[in-house]
Amino acid sequence: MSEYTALMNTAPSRKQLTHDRIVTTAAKAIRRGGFHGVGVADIMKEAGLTHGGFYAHFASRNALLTEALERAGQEGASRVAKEVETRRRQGASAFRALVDAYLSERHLGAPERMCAVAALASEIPRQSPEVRKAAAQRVRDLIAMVAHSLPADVPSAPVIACQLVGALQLSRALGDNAEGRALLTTTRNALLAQFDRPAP
Amino acid sequence: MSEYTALMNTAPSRKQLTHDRIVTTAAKAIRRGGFHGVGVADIMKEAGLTHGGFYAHFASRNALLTEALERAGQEGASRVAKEVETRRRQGASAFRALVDAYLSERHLGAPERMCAVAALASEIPRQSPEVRKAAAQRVRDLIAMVAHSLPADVPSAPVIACQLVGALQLSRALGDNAEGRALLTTTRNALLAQFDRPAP
DNA sequence: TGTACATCAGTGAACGCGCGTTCACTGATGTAC
DNA sequence: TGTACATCAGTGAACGCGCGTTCACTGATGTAC
Repeated sequence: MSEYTALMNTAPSRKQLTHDRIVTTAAKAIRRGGFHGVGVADIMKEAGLTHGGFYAHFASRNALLTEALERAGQEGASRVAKEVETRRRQGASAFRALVDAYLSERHLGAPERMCAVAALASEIPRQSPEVRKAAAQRVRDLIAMVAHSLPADVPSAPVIACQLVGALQLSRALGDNAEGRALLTTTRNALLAQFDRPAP
Repeated sequence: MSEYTALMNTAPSRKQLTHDRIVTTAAKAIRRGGFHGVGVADIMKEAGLTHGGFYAHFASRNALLTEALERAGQEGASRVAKEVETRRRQGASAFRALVDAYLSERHLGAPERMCAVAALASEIPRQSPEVRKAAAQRVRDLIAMVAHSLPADVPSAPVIACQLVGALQLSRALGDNAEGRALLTTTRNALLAQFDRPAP
């Protein structure tokens, strides 16, 4: 690290980079396997390390889960935002872009890259207070994102947020098959038919 | 057991009664603690037994989870149906009765007595094929129950079912506190304002 | 510039504990005669 | 009706394994002089 970057605090240390890599790995893993599907040794191995070094980075497994959930929330939100942006550039309304991006078949089959709330919702009440606090913030962020896309004459953002999360979860519960995809499509079309207004 | 009841097959054996008690206990436990929150020894103890006898009743822990989910689904559904019935007798429309019963504060804080789908949704994709199969059936049953309560001019039952499940999950994710209850109330009122029609 | 020392990130063996599963045994209930 | 035996539900100790956590150590990087 050069003297300049050290002074300016711009270059993360080797340890910070490793820490970051562990968190990123865990952020994917919790969305794929749930909070219980994430083991310390697994995560370290997947991050290219041995499990012994874990406690130089985190006070406990729970501390990792908390950081991982925060990261998963940010990462999922920015991924959805990116897909919304693509659809907006193709001329979709803000609302249609959001609904199409969130309730896409891609989202259905790739929980580890998408919305953390949808991937973990029913496990949240059983987590530690720290994790629950981070989760509550992700829920607020999700509602805020929905609010940002709503036309004026559409019901409140919380209602649509519940609709989006519920549709994804029930579809996934049915499975990544014809039946699950049908539910996803049905709910997406119903939402758009009800609330999407052509731009004036 | 008398010869008569034995022939008529009306009285369950002592073993069947015990089996039933274990399943009932587990059906509550999975909704309270999730699939991972349920241990063989815990369940047996809660059912008043020792863990050694477990494998005389079930081939594996997974077999118990499957039976428990089926039971939890039936039990939750009948509990909701009962609360719907109470509200109907007080003059509520079928739709209002369903929404009020499902999105009640009581339901928010008592997952172990209520809808299994809402309590477990995001864990379902990570379970064994047998459990997932049982879960898919519970989702279909939930949608059917909603369909049964819908007035003619309301959007499709799957959409409302997603809404109900999503609202409960996000509320629980926020916590059994003012914020969670506020989300529950908001979504309940929005649904009723949009879709409840006074009886003709 | 080179040498000696200190710091630090990561390694890998070991620990303790919980949990799913097995099994020999017990005490109660049912059956044959 | 009573006795001997068989069946069966449930007991409790033991097992093997995985997982979170600890710790003494190593090899690389940085620092003092």
